[in-house]
Amino acid sequence: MSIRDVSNQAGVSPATVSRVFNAPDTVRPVLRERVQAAAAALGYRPNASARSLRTQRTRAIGVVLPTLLNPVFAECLHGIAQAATAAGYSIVPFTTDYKLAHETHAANLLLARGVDALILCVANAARSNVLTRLRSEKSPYVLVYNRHAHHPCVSVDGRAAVTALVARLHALGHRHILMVCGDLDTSDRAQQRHQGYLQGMAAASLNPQLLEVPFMEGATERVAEYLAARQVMPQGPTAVVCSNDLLAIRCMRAAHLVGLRVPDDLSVAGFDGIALGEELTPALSTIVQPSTEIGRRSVELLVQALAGAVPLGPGNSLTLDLHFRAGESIAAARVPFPQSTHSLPRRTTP
Amino acid sequence: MSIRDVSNQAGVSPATVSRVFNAPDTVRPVLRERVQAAAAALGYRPNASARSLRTQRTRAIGVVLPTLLNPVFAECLHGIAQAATAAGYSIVPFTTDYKLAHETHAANLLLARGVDALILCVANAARSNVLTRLRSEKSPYVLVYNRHAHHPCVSVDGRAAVTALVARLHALGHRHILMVCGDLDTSDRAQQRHQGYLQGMAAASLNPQLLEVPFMEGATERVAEYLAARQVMPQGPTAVVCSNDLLAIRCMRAAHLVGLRVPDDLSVAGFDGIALGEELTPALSTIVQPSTEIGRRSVELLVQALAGAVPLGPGNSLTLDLHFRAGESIAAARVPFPQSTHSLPRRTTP
DNA sequence: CTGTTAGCGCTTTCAT
DNA sequence: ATGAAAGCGCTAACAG
Repeated sequence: MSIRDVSNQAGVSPATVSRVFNAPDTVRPVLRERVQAAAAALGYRPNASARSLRTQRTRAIGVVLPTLLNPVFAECLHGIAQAATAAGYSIVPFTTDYKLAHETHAANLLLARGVDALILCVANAARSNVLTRLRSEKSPYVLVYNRHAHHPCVSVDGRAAVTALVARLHALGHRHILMVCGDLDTSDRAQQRHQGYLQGMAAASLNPQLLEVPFMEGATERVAEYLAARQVMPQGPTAVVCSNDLLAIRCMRAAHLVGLRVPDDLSVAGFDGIALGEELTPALSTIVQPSTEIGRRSVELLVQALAGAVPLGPGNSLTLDLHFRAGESIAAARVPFPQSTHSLPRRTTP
Repeated sequence: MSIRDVSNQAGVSPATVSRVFNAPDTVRPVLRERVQAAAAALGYRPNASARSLRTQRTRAIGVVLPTLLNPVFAECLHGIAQAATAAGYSIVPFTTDYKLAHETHAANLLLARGVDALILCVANAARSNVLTRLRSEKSPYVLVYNRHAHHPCVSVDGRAAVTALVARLHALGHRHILMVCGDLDTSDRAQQRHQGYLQGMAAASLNPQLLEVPFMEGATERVAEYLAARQVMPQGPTAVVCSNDLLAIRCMRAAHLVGLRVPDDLSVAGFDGIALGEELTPALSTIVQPSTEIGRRSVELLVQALAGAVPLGPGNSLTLDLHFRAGESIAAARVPFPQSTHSLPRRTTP
């Protein structure tokens, strides 16, 4: 079932059939309809491989993300898928599980597949050999979430947002603010958020404190231990800033496990704004990044570049807006040494 | 940069280069190494489109799922991605957003792309015209989650599991058990779970009650209204069975909004076993289906069939095991007219 | 506006 | 074990 069969059936040349599919207006209506009828009758569908071989374009975009088990990336992929479909592209996703080796491997497979462009989120944009390879091979690519001056990125200013968050907590009376991060080595985003935290703490003249935990498992236990050990001490944290929402949810769980109420005894803030955060009780207070839009915009950048054949550069980077979602997991700090326990009303940040 | 360049560089014929990549053992070691060196030096990578055109195989699997915003499907896609990568396949996912038209569209695009096989979750396996098309085109495909005698499926027996769940709630003293479902029209799984619920209620001689809500948005408000209206009535539900975990989480939220405590005042059970359920407080009690494995097994089925060129049939369907995860969102029913409010200890089902 | 022709890069008989 | 040659299905000059 090839273009030949259709051209025979319609009594035209293969070229005409091709035109009907690729530039219908260049074909006389009579013939066009004859061809369309023939194609429909035969159930003809152009062969994508042949077309790609000929045109050197696959209309496919490769996607490399750490994992789909974190809703942030699932939401991003959702945006990517939407925009790609709208633009007539399909996507080929690969997942790295935060392993550097997988990053390289995935990119290789994708290039071998001949995708037209790549969207990726790497562990560390500064040290990624994948990116240098892509650049040297002149494959169009754009980073999502990662933020780096030398690469085209669609990202947010997480650093500044966390600094502002710390200020907000400080204003609520918190003096012992802990930061809980996943493995900093595998996420330059977490590093940047941590930088923001440090800056915020410095600005408030507070002592920073970092708890780095295994991100995907064991986090809850680690945090619970930490909190249990410190909850009796005066310098025990009254608030915790998490490098992402999944971690924040685990911190809330950990607090519960050691008998701390959120937000009465401990305020918990997240980062990401995953949809589920709003459904929780208490609803998660978090910095919301527009994951779906990040995905969508990255596709649009690529599609534009592909259309114009203009290579993408760092100059095309986009910084999208972030906002704080109040939720119910943050409250004013209790007075240091309360007369009666649970004296303050539990209320959400205004 | 083609096979020709490599063959020239290595001083052999293109055929030999091809053999080095596809059947290395049929080439004399000396030549093989010469070719490999040349390929490496030139950074040669075989062109997938050309290869596919020639072999009529793309080593790509199309995937059609309702959405990635429900972690169930994200987990499933995770399993699919893993298994596909392991088997040397890439995947091309499309999302339908529970729209029937998108199902057809996605399948069309995928077939046009020339994927070797399809994995899909459709709204209703019984009435899907997509499936009949696939069958008539002899494209290998397998359904995930859907369960139907005429198609190859990787699924679980949700019906039986929900029946058992109702029995469990009944044993805990619950007499007013509500079922909350998303739109039944767009999910034959929800329908089957509802069937299981009806059967369980009948077996316990209880009155079934169904609340069908918009799945993706507004669910919480709908449920809250419902609960608020009935919480004063003696036949108000003391337990609610949800057709999926996302809905269960929203029911917990709704309960909280109308002043009901979970599980003290209201037991809530889910279905799916999304990872996040365990992190909540109270931890979600739910029927766990092995989503990742569902994805993995569906790929394995396909890859096997592709390797042996044996067409897949309904006979290859797999029913995977389900289990109940206790969590903390279910408790024994309070006595109908308690002397003092909150009299029973809040404890989890054993 | 339409047809003829060449060739994208690869695999695979078929000879040798 | 290796090479020569044909062709997968399509598009894009080019000619008419």
